Amino acid sequence: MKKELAKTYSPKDFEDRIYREWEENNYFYADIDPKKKPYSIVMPPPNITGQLHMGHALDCTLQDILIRFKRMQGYCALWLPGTDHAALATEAKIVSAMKEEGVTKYDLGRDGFMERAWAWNDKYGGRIKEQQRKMGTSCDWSRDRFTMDEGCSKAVQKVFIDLYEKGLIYRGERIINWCPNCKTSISDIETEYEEQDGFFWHINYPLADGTGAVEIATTRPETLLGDSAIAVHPDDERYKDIVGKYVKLPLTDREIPIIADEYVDMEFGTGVVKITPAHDPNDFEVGKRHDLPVIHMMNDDATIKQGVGGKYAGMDRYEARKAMVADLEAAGLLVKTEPHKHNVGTCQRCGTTVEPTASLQWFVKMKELAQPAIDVVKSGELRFIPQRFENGYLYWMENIRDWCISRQIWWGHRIPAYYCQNKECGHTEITLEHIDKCPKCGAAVLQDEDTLDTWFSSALWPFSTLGWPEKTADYEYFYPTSTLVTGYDIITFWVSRMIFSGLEHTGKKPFSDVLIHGLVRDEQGRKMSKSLGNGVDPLDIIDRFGADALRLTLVTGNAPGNDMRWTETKVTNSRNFANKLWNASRYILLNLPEDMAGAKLPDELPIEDKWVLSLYNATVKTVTANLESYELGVAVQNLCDFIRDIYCDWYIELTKPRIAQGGATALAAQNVLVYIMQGILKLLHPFMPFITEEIWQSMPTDGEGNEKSIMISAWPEYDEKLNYPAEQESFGKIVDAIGAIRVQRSEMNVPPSKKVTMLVETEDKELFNSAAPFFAALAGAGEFTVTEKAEASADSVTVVTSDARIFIPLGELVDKQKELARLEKERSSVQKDIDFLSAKLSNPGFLAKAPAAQIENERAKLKKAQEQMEKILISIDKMK
RNA sequence: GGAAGUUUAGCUCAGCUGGGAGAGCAUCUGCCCUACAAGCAGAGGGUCAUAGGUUCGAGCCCUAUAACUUCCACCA
Repeated sequence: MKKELAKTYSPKDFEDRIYREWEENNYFYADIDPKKKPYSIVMPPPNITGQLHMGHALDCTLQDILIRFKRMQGYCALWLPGTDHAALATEAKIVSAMKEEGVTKYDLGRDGFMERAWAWNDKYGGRIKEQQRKMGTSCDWSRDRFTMDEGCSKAVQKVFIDLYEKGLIYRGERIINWCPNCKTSISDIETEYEEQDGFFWHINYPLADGTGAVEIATTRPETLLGDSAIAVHPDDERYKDIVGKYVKLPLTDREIPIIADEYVDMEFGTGVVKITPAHDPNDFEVGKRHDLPVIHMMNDDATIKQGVGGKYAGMDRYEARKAMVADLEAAGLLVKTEPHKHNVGTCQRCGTTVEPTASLQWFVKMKELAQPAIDVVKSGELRFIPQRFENGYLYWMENIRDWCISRQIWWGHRIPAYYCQNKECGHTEITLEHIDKCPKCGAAVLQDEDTLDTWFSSALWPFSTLGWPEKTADYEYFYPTSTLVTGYDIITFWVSRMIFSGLEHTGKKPFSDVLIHGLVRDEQGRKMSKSLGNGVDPLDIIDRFGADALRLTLVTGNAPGNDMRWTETKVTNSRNFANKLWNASRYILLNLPEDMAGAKLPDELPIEDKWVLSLYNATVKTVTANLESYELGVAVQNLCDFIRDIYCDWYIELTKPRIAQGGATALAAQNVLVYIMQGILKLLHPFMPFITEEIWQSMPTDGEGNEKSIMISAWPEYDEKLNYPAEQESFGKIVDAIGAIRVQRSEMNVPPSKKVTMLVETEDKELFNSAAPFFAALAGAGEFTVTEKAEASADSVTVVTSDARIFIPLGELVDKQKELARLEKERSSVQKDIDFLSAKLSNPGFLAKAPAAQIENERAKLKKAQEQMEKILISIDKMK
C-alpha cells in the first residue's frame, strides 16, 4: 500500500513515526551473517547523564551516514551504542545535587552513596539515548552497553589483574596532579594549563654558619614549608664553595642542606632552587637522587598541614602565601618581588588550580604498551583520516609517561586490590573475587578505597562491548571494528588508549580507520561552551527544521578534521533543499500513470533521457567513491548538485512538454523520472534518512520486497550500460544553447512568458529539430525553424554557440548599436580564448612534455573557439 | 620552547593525484511559468595571504615571511 505524500514538507509530521517503524521492524539489528562481510562502529559513549550537544550531533551524523551506506551496500553493519559512567563528572553532579539537601557523601558512607548514585543514574541517565533517536541514529539498541554494566566491569577487572600480573601496573609514590576541590588525583591530560600573572619572589635563605645568605627565587613561597634542600648546578662557580653547607629555612627552625644537581639551570633566576620534593615533579626526582625527605605540607583541601605548618597551619595555600610573604618581608629576608607570567595547571573538570603532590597511587607502566601502538600506526596498518593527526598521536606515544589511574572518588570501578592489615605480612592481593581474609596469613584485609580513571574503562570499549574476555559470537565476527569516528579533542584521552589496550589485550588493533572530525563552532568561530552560553541546541534545531536539515547542515562542506561554523542560514538552506526534493517527488507523483509499478527503462530512449541517465550514473560513481574515502562532505555536495542543477532544474522541466504530449515519450519520461528519483533517494538516504524514507514509501515500487523501507534497499551501482558519452555531449549543446538564449532574453528584458520566433542555423539539424519542444518550453521559442543556412533580418539578436547561430527577431526591442557592441564584446572575449589556447599550443615545451590527451583537449577547445569566432564575425558583418 | 592547521568572491566554505577559479548566502535585474516564493531565470563580484623557487604549466609541490587558530611541553 503506497503512502500519500503530504502537500507540504513538514518533517515533524513523520520523523518520529518513521523512527518508530524502523525500530519496530528491527532494521537496526545487526544479524550476524557469515555470508556477509562485517562492518562495525562502536559509538563514542556519551556521558550517561549528559545532554545531546552539537558535537554529539556531528559525531552521530557522520557515523550514521557510514553505517547506513555500508548496510545498503550489503555489509552486515553493526553500530554499537552505549554510555559512559564519566566518573568524576557524574560524581560531581551527584554531590552537588546532594549538597542542596545538605547531605555530603561522607554522611552517607560509601555504600549509601553508591546506592544513591545508581538511583540518580536511573532517574537522569539515558535521556541522551532518546535524543539520539531524534537524530535518526540507526544504531543497534539491542546491544546497548554501559561502562559500568556487568560485562564491561568484568573486562575492566580482568585487564587490571592481567596488567598487574605482567608487572605493567604498580602502586607507588609519585607526583600526581591533585585537585583540592574534587579531592582526587587526576592524570596529566586531565590537567589544563593556563597562563596566569604571578610573581617571582626573591628570598634570602641565611647560611646556617652565619656567613651570609643564599638568594633563591620562587613563584610559590608557601611551599617553603616543604623544602628539604636548596640546589645549585655542580659547575656553577658562584656557589661552588657553599655546596654541602646548610641554610636556615626561613620562618621555621629547620636547617636544610645545599646540594648540587644538574637539573638546576644556571642561567635562570639566581641559579639557586629550593627543592620541595612533595610538591614539584622535578624536585621529587632531585629528592630521590639525593635521598631527601618528602615533606608533605598540605592537606587534601590545600590547607597547610598541622605540624609542619607552624603558625600557618590550617590556612588556605593562598592565604598562607600572603602571610608568609609579609612575614619574610618583616624579617628582612624578602629581597624583591618581580611580576612573572607562568603557566598554572588547572583541573579540566572544575578549573581549580591543581596541586602537584607526592602521593601513593596506582600507575600503568606505559613504555612497553606504547611501542606496538606506535608501530601499528607507523606501518599504516591503522590509519588516521586525515593523516596529519598521526603526528600528534605519535609524539604523545613516543614521549609517554606513566598513567595515574587511581581516583579518590567512589563512582566508578573499584580497584581490586586488598591490603593485609597484619603489618608483619603486608601482603597485597589483586583478585577478581571479593575477599575478607589475607590468603597468605589469614588476617583481615581492606580493599583499596580508590576507583579507576574513567578512561581506563573507555579504553576497552571496542572489545569490552563485544563480550571480551569471552569469545562471543559478536566478538569473533565484529572485532576488530572497522571505523572509529571521533573529534580530534579526544585522540590522546581515548583513541590512543584504545589502541594500546586493544593491541595488548586482544592482540589486534581495535579498529582500522580513525575518522577524525573537528569542532562545531559558533557563528563567530568560538567554541560552543556553557559559560559563554553560545551553544546551539540540536533538539531545538530538529524541532524547528527537522533532523534531516540538521544532518545535512552538519555534513555539508565538512572536511575531515576541520572545524566548522554553525550558522542558522546553513540550516535554512538545508531545509530548503529538503523542501525542493519533496516537491520534486510531488511533481513526479502527480504525473504518473495510475497503474505504474516500478520503474522500467524502455529499450529505446530519447537523447535527453540518455543525457540525464549518463549524468546520474556518473553521480552514483562519485558519491560512492567519496563515501568510501570518507569525503562525506564532497559526496553530499556532488549529490545535491546533481539533484538540484541537473535533475530538478533541467530534467524535470524537460519532461513537462513530453508529459503534456502523452504517449510513448511521456511514458519513457515517467519511467526515467521514477528510476532516477529512486536512485537519488537511495544515495541521499544515509545523509537524510527520514525524508528519503517518507518519499520512498510513496513511490511506485518494483515489487522486489524492498519497498517496505529504503533502509534495507540496495545501494545503486555504477552501470556501464547507462553511460552515454555521445548523447551526454550532444544534448549538452542544447542545454548550452537554451542557457545562452535565456541570457539574451534576460538582458533584453524580454519577459519569459513572451514567445519569440527563433531561427537556428546549424549543421546538426536533426539534434536541434528534435529539441524543438524544449526550446519552446524552456527558452520561450514560438516559431522555431532549423536550417543549414539562414539569412537573418537586421532586427535580430544573434545567439552564438560553437554549434549554432540562433537568430531571434525582436523588432523594435533590438537596439542595433547595443547589439553590435555586445557582439564586439563577445568577439574580444572569444579572441582572448583563442590567443591563450594558440599560445599554449605553439609552446614547444608544452607540446613536448604535456600528456597527449591534454594536448588533444586543448586543440579541441581551440577548434571550438575558432568555430564560434567565425560565426560571431559573420554576425557582426551582417549587422553592419 | 616544539608541532600542526588556516589564509580562495562582501560572508561561510568546497576545490580529490598540478592542465584556463567553484557553491551557498548576501547584492542587483526580471519573473506568482499548475512540483517548489522554503521558488524560477539571469547578472555582477577573486593579483587563490606575501616573496622567491621547481615545472611546458602552480590555488595545488618546495623554501622563507606574516597574520590568525589549535595542540603538546613547561625552568624554580
